[in-house]
Amino acid sequence: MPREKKIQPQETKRELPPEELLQDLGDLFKVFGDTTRIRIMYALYEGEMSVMAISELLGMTQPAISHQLKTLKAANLVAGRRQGKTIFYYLSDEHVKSIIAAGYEHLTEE
Amino acid sequence: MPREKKIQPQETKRELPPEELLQDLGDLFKVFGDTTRIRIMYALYEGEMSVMAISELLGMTQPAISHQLKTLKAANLVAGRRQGKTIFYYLSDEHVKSIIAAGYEHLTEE
DNA sequence: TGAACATATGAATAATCGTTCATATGAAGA
DNA sequence: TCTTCATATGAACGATTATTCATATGTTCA
Repeated sequence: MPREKKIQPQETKRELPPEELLQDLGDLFKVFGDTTRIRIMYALYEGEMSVMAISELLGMTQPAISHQLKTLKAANLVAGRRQGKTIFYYLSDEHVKSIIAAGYEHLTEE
Repeated sequence: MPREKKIQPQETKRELPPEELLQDLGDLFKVFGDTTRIRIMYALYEGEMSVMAISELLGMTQPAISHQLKTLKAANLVAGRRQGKTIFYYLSDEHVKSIIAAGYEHLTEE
């Protein structure tokens, strides 16, 4: 009589979330995985700023900032408001802060 | 009498966090910015697993998983426990779940 | 309408990164 | 100690990405 393989805890059947969610999560965190974009988000922590103001604060060229703002906007992390010739960007919701806070806690609490 | 430039809200002096923190945050989120690593972390949600078990669950080669586990371990997100010939990996703390949860909320709540 | 200004876009380049294949390490059992 | 098995490591390749430079878009004001 053939013996059943011993059942180990790690052999429990596992299911992963749907591929689309995994992809979306990866794409979202990829946006946070760049120092320039993190700097931009921190710059907007206390309120809106123009593209020029951001690029001066970060010491980077204006096109570099515009490219990154586009990425941040595509991820719904920032939004822009036009006033005359200039566009003021701001954090589009509180999720930015809570995601960064969650990461910060991992770095400090250990 | 020269007129002061109108003070706009965006002209407030801003300070960014120290460069090292920004770099550490970026590096941490970069680890989350890959579907394979997110899959691995989800696989370990319910408990430890061997490298082989993970690679079979994800349908990927063993070296691919080992490389990613190394990255996850370097970020203190997973840890390994040796038992005989096999090594069981597990989430090293609850931060993994809270970071992913924060990202998940951004994706769903809007 | 035309000049001036703020921002956006596109192409190109350099650097980073994930996977694969081949192989090395290290533990267990005969 | 030799073989086997699980995992780790290293080099190489392909793909993705951040920045730069040049230029386009679009708004304001004369």
